[in-house]
Amino acid sequence: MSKGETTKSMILEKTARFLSLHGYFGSSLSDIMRETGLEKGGIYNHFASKDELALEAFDYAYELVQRRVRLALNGKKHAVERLHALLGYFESLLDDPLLPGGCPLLNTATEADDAHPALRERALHAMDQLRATFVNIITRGIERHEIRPTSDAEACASIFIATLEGAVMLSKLYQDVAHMRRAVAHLARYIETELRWHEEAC
Amino acid sequence: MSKGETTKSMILEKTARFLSLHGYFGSSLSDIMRETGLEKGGIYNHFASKDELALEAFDYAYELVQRRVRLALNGKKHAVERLHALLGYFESLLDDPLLPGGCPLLNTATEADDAHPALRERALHAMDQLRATFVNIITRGIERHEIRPTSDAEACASIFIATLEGAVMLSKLYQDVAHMRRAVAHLARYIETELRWHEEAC
Amino acid sequence: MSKGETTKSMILEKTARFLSLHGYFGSSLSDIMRETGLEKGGIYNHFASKDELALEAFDYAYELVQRRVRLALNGKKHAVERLHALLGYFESLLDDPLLPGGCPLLNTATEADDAHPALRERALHAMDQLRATFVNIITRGIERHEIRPTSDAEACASIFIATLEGAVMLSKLYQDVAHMRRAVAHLARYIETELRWHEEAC
Amino acid sequence: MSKGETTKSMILEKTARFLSLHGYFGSSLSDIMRETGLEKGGIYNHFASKDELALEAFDYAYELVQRRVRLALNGKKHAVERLHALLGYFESLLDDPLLPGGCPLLNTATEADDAHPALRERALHAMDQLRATFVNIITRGIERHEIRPTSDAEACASIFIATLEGAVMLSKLYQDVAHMRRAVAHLARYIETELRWHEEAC
DNA sequence: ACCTGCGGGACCGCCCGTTCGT
DNA sequence: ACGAACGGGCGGTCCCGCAGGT
Repeated sequence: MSKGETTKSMILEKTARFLSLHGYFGSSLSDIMRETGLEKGGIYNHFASKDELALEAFDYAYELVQRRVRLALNGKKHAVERLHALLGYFESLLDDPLLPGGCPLLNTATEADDAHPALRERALHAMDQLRATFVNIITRGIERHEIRPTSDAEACASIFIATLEGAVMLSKLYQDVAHMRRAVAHLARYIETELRWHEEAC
Repeated sequence: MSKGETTKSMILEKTARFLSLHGYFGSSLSDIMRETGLEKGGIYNHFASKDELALEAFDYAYELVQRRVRLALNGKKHAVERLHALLGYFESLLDDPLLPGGCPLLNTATEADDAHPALRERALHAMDQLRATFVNIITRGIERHEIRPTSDAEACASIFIATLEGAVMLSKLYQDVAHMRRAVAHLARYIETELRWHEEAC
Repeated sequence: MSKGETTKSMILEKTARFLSLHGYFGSSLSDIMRETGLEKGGIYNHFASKDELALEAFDYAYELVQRRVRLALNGKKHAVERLHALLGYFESLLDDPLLPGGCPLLNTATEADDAHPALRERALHAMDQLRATFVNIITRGIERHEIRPTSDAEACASIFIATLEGAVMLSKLYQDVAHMRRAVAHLARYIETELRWHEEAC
Repeated sequence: MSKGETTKSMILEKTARFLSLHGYFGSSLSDIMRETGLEKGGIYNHFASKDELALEAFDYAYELVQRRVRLALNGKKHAVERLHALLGYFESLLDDPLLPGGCPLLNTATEADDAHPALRERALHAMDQLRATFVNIITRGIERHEIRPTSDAEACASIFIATLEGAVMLSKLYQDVAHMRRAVAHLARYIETELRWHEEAC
């Protein structure tokens, strides 16, 4: 990796961190300068504008999410197991946060939905992928007789994501992991009682 | 109501509206001037600073929430009925939003948790009251044999709020009410299958 | 005295006090509001503008000076005695200041000479009167054979005022009365050795 | 000298000039922008705040004073000659002012003593050095039998500075150099009659 | 007659995001 | 990668009128 690329990565990492805490409108280039130790010119060498930087920083943050999600799913074959792994991903954020400011999808969606179309677009696309992950697991789980055939994959995805992202918000607001633990426990029970296919039940 | 008070209310209403869309850091005094039609001097007669204005605008917005919640609960006695009424409140936001930017608790909590202590404090306090509403309904429901005695009121409150606020975020992001409808349906089923006390079941 | 006049006097007194400490440009109407306990409208009832207020406040402050000077000179007939009385006036400012910010003539002259023509005019006029006081004492002292006929009244006035006002500045800056005491001692000696007429010396 | 340093010097020079006329509170950044021909951002690159700019501008102005004082003393060995040279410095201000607004020590001391602690500190320090200059000349003059051993160096310094700064004020206020000429003549005579050591007098 | 409080709008000191020459 | 300069926008304060109440 060339020196320029190293610097660019460093900027993105520091910026993603800072943005996760303060949001797009709450972060200034001076903040980024301080965080990165670079002068303005140094930053503008790599990014044409604050917007471009923020967009790429979101991509960077979402990359982190994807990587950890893939890691959590790695090796898990059974749909139920994979759903529990996704719960595990959210629970892991408590002990070992990817970013100090919480989930970049939630933060960006909430801040940008009405105020920053380009950023909203990015958040929407990322959320689509997260939803697709849930939907695919359930759909293929139904095909494989691991998930009850009556399950509504789209609806389940909405419920899972809503509950987990809402729990991220609560746990961050209260600085208390209990809210996330309860959400995870609730969904775990939901998986077992509502989604898991029991052969003998037929 | 004196002229000054009328103006102050108008400022708060317009500001709460605008803040709900753009957030604290995304809103400038110039925006507020444009929205209210007042000059800076006119605004600063009523509020000492942007912070004070934002804080009071949050209180105003939360007042709206409280009023609609109370309206939804009005006349409902049975705990199960009251829980359904709370779901109804969230569902009502879809057709007739209190504020165009969604739930002020979610927005403020997400933006302010790391970046604006005073605002975070307000959001936290409001969330506490919302949680207390759920907790009280369930606790008293248990006492009255309307809710199963094994229910964990605190945990239920977390789950309800997380799911509903998460659904607000999803529905706003996607501009699609389906996510909220699914969350509400899920929780309605949860109420009936997990919380409601069935006499004959004993 | 009517209520309005009482209020106007109170405003002038408080304003003269504050201006002596912070100067014209360093004082705002908000400061005056705080000091007087009145609203803006209340002040503007009596004074058409900040300028008019400041001008009248200077007059008020200069009145205080004049009154104390007259008191110091009161009953003193002999020119030498009167000159010592003027030194006494300046020395008295140390223990019992007319205004907390020092001599209004010095302060106003220094601040306004290039920046505020109307205020400079007032300071100049007041300084003229102070100079005239010195000049008259010496001139009449010469006539009465109390002061040496070779004395240059104008020059002496300049020297006395320069030394004493300079000493006010030093004593205020250092918060140390020694500078004024030295200036007074120096001038007292000057009076005795250079100005007093000794009959036998002829 | 780099471009930035050149600009910074230019800003300081223009600012010191303007401040000498209008004082700290009477000067706005817009004034400085006009004087320097720079935009706000251009000034803010070199100084973090108006305060910092004013402080450095005072230092710049005092530098000018020091330089001319040193020039006046240059080559003069005898204490009496050196004291006359200091009078000459003050007299030179009339024909060839360092700054249009008069003596920065007097101006700053008078404006800042109660209203701007940091600026007062600077003025106090500069005044200390000026006093030290007088005190040292007299003290060493006594050692070298150039000044009468009974002279009080501290007291003389107070008297010289008070008289001269007071004369600066009068000459500025009246736009008339006579006041300064009288003060200088008075002090010149004082030097000869009270301070100079006459060998034969012993 | 006197004072309050509201509102205006220009201006304050400061910081923003951006460009560009080095 | 820096740092000088830009120019406009930031939150906030200024001085000032004027309507309204006592």
